[in-house]
Order: sequence, then C-alpha cells, then structure tokens
Amino acid sequence: MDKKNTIYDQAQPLLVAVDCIVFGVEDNHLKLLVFKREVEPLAGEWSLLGSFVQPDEHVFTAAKRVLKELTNMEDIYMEQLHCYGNVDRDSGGRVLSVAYWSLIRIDHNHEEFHIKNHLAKWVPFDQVPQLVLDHGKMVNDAIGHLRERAKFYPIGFELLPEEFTIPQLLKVYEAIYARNIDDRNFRKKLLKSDLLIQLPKKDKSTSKKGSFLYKFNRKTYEQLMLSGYSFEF
Amino acid sequence: MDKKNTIYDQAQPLLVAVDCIVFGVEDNHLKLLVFKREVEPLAGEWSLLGSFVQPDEHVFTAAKRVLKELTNMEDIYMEQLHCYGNVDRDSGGRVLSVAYWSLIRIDHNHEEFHIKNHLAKWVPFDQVPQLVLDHGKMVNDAIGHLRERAKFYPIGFELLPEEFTIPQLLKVYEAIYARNIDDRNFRKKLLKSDLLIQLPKKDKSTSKKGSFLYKFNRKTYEQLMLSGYSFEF
DNA sequence: CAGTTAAACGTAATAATAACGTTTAAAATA
DNA sequence: TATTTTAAACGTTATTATTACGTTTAACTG
Repeated sequence: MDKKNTIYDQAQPLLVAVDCIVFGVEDNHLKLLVFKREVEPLAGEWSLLGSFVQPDEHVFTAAKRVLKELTNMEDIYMEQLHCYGNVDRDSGGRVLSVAYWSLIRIDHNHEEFHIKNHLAKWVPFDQVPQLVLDHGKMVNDAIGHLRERAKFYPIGFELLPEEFTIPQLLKVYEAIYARNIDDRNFRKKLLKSDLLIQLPKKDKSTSKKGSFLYKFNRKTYEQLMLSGYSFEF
Repeated sequence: MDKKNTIYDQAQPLLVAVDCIVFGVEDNHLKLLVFKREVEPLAGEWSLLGSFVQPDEHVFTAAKRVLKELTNMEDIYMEQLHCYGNVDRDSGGRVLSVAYWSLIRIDHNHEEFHIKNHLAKWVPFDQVPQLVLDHGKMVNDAIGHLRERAKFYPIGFELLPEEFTIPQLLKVYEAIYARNIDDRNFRKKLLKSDLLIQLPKKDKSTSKKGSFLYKFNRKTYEQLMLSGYSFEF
C-alpha cells in the first residue's frame, strides 16, 4: 500500500484455471459428467473438465469454451460456484481454480461425438468415482449449491427437454433432493402455481394411460419470483 | 489438451486480487466500510479494500489479512462472494478479483486506529458513494448475497454484540431487508424458536421500561438448521 | 370384461404466516 | 400522588401453506 504506482508491477501473477461441474438427467436420474484426465500429473484418473484462463479471456468465457468443447452446446445454464484458492490444491503447481456448475438437457445426438472424443461419461451424482485434486469437493459443493438453487429457482426445468411430464419433473426433484416427494402434493402445488402450460398431447412411454406433456411458463415464473415463490415440496 | 506434460508451463499466469465488502451495524443502521484508494490509477477515489494474492498465500488468507490490516479483528464472519473475471475490469491491467464479504460487530475501541489510518469510513449501505472499477457491482452483489443468507442463517446476530435486545435485532433485519417487519410477529417467532437466551438484565438506553438483553443460542440453531428453519419475518 | 398400473383428482388435519388489538413497566410531569 | 407518555411485551384471529393421506380414471392386458 505504500508503493504508489508500482503495486501492479510488483504483484506476482498466478495460474488460473476453470473447472466445470456438469449435471444432467438421464433415465430419470441426476447425473454428473466426468472425464479421464489426459495431462500429467494424474493422467488417466477421473476428473472434471477444465482449462487455463487465457490473458485475453473472461473467466466465464473460459468456462463456456470448455463446455462447448465437451458437449458442443451453447446457451447452457451455468453459474459460478466458487474460487478454490488453496496454495497446494493442484499438485502440478500453484493454480487457482474458478469452478462453474451447469445444467444441461442431455441430447445424445448433439453431444455424442464430443463426449466420446473426451473419454467422458455420465455417472449417477451419488456414485461419483474418486476424482483428482479437489474436484470431489467441488462436486459436493456444487450439489449443495444445486439444492439451494432448486428451492427458489426453476432449475428442475433446465434439466428436462422443452416438453416434459409432471412425473418426469417429480423424478428430477426427487433426485436433486434425494428423497421421496408426495406426487399428489407436488402436482397440486405446481398446477395451482400456473407455472406449467399443458400441451394437447401425451407421453405414452411410461404408462398405458399416458401422461400429459407440459412446457414451462417462464412468464408466470418471472412474476412469482418477485413474490418469493418456493420450489420446495 | 494435446500437449501433454507441458500445459502448466505453457499457461499464462494472471494477477489475482481480493476485495472485501465489510458490513456492520451502527446506530441501528446497516453500514458498509469504504476507503480512499491510495494507489494509482484512481488514487483518492472511494473503493473497497483489497490486495494482491501472494504466490504462497491461500486466497482466503489474503482476504483475512486485508481485513486484519483494516480493522485489527480476526475470527470474523467472512464468505466468498464471487470471482470477478472481466478482462478489462481493472484499468490498471488484467486483474482477477475474488471478492469476500464479511459482517463485523463494530467496536470503535478495537478498530479506530486502523480505520483512521486507512482513510476509511462507514457509510449507510443504501447511500454508498461511487466506487472505483466494478466495486459498486460487488457491493450490490454482496447485499443480494447478504439477503439470501439472512433468510436461513442467523447472520443478524453476527452484526450485534454478544448481548442484544429484541428491538435491536429487529432493526438489523429491517435494515437488511429494507422494509418494516411487524415487531409482534418478529418477537413471537423468535421466542417460540428458542433461539434466544434471556439474560437477567435490561438495556435502559432506549426506553424508560428497558428492554431485556438476550444472547444467541447457538445450540438450538444447530438443531433448527437441520430442519430448515427460516429467518424470514 | 375383469385385472393392472401409472396418472390424475380430492379431502381433512395441521402448521405457518399475516394482520391486527391490548397490557405493562418505569419514568416524567401535572 | 395520580396522570401521562412511550417503548416493550403479550395476545387473538383469519388466512394461507403444508402434510398426509384416500379415491377415481384412462388405457392397455390377459
């Protein structure tokens, strides 16, 4: 603080990385995308996907870039989780990591090539393998954050395709909260809220009767947010 | 990803700073600590207090260090807010900033020397002067975060001395939420919760009758947290 | 056409919230 | 000493949200 005009020159720069925690829903289960680390140290072990931040690159842009490389998807729900700043968190050197978590609508047509190319796989979020460095902690923190967000933001919808059924959405929330939710109360609260727009068609894949398809009413959501609507069931 | 074994060497390091958003309560009002920037560029303008992160220093430790230098206080409630990563956020160069926010119990005996030494002042949180760089945004984000936290964590207590009255606590929550709270409902919910331990003495500074002093029952809080207690009134 | 299954609908008890009115303690003052 | 004043403390009720269940429906199956 004493050396005016010079503190920028005297400060020592650090390596900064981004790491992505990617959630998706597959077979009614919440899953996490992990991949085989290709660089030393620890090459071959399971890891999150990351990259170093370039000098001319916004940190958030770096995270978007990583996700694009992996899934070929853009316009994805993505939030900063935390900056991990331990001195010795990376055995390869002093590297800060800014972690981002995102929710994607799994679409195997879209992503398959990229995922395979990266030796990546989807794993159930509660059966994540041992991950390198502090990536396990990042995942735990992200799950906590996801649950917090799920209480007040309609992130359940981010994980499903545009058109979904109420039982599908229920399963997503059950997966996020890791507990059973009363289907009758779930349905009742949602329908009353006017957050769902019923479509004139059914999904017949899970029952003889079929289940009505809905889409998310973003307009109602904007209004409800102002009055503090809760997605707790 | 192609150049195995070399990515650490090829990556380019960046300057990383920490900035602290410090809240306190004074005269029943929520206040923010700002200080006059002493370094170019923008010397003399109002700013948050920050510092560069050293190569051998945990990012969190850097933030603690800054706060210690400023207030001479340790063991302070402090949480990471966000990593601000715009390429051009700092006119002095490409600098990432990891922002931390903290709540302190203002104690002028403790801090006075340090605060004065840093040309700092407490300002009402809703009358913050123009701040340098993106510090204004940081403050806004911190207020939002503070409000989010206040819903489920007993941070109102962090801002008051060990012993406080119910009307004092009410004022803190009114300040945080920037709205009036029904004092009868506030008192009722709190007393029912068993979160307060009544002390056999009164604070007579604000009324003839006097107001009972309480302390926070951390044990009850730990229990309530598990069942999702809310500090909304 | 009875049986099966997931989906959809319904009801009642309980708890939480919101919006108010009333009483009390202690000092000031008529 | 009685009266007034003021913040603090206590109380009541109506409304709304949550929880915990039971029942009916649609469409296919044997």
